[in-house]
Amino acid sequence: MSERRARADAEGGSTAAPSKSQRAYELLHDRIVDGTYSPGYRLVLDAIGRELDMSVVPVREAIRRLEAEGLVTFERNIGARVAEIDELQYHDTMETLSFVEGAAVSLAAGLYSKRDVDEARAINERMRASLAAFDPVQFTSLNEAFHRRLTDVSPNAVIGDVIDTCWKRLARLRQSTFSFVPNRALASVDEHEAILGLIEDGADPRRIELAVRAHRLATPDAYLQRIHPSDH
Amino acid sequence: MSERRARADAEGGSTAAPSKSQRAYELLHDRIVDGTYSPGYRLVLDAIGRELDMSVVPVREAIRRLEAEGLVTFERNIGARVAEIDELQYHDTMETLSFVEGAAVSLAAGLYSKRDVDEARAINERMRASLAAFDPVQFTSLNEAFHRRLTDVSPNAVIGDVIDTCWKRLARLRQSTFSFVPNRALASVDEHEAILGLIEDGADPRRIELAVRAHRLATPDAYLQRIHPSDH
DNA sequence: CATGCGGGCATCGTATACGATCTCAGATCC
DNA sequence: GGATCTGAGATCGTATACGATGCCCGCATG
Repeated sequence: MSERRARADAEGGSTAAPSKSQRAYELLHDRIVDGTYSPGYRLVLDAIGRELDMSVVPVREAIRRLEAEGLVTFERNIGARVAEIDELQYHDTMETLSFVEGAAVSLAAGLYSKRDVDEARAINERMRASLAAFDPVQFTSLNEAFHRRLTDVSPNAVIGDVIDTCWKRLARLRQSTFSFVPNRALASVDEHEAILGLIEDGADPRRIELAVRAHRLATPDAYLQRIHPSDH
Repeated sequence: MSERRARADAEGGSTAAPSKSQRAYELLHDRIVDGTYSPGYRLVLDAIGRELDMSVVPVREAIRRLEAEGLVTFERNIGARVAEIDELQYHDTMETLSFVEGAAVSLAAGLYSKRDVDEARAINERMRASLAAFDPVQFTSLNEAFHRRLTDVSPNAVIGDVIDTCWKRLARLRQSTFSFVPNRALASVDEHEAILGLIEDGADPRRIELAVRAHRLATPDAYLQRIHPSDH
């Protein structure tokens, strides 16, 4: 839990030097999430320790933490590698996200300020633009920003952590998903707008929840087409 | 993630000796969950290492893992203690559980066998009995068993992990919650039966989801009365 | 040529050691 | 008397060292 908090602490301490294991964690985390290390990549303790100019002990801790988050797999006497994400895991994660995002947004339903909605809408318009410019990378990144903008308003920190975890796992995969389905992307933008409309109208939270959930569930196809290019 | 799997692996390896860090993890985990170590308890690395006849290194790893699960808080240069659980965290966890249990059961809706329902019902009847015998400890334990029996049928492993995590956090608290509200407990048993009825009737998954969610959300009061005995 | 068997090498798992940091009690100063 | 300083003890953080384990490759054998 508390990834956001943990990182905030580490940086918030300003003057206090972050521990080495924290540095190792952040480096590895970022490289996994941004795709520098792809799924299956072998994480050798010694090598990482040498690169970061530290011994294996803090590196091990960092890797154990990443393991707990599901970003790496670790086998006794064998070693660690970046976790693979198969179709089933991908699907389960997406499905989970559909439920918990729906939950978060429905909990936040009465709490959105005009500013929240305006900012989300601005992001969505930038998505539309990046779609027109056929910039899938930016589109994908804005998409996450849009969703986070909505779910971050939820006051439930535990749900927030679950959402974080899901995004992290998907990020690794999204990395290799530059090609996407324009039609679906366009539909996403419209669905986003519809969701914002529901929020502005003060619609029933449950209805908003279902809209968010349905939107999320409609998305996987775009990715799965990429994962199994032969299947179309 | 994959707590259940991790533990299963460790034990499934039968002949292979589990690593020391694994042993440390299991011991600490169990003691935290079963309440031997209550919230706030200070976990001193050296002491634990001596008790388990190992050095601090594997103990540190175990504690970091527990930290990632939210069972332990860890401050640099200060040390680790069993995580406190305040009213807000408790509420957020309960609320999250209400959503994800609803999700799991609705996903499992079409998959329950007669045996699944029968076993769940048997557990529920034992709950009724333990209520009559005024045995809150057993009641609480059966309650978790009942809920798990329903959610375990869900095919989504990610949601399963989220549910696991929630239960673990609540377990620490439940420990100190021997007194409960009999009326609410009785209502729980009836709600359980109603949920089983919906499942048997092949009701709309969404309706089942809402029933599960509402049932879960009704429960906190019983605990909160205990946490703030002065508030009634 | 296929297959089974060492043996060396890479890597992991953990113990030990020691400097760094925090806590807390007691002394000192206003 | 209360506040601040200081030093000792406790505990943490990490480096280093070394035994344990698994993997891979070459060699012998059928």
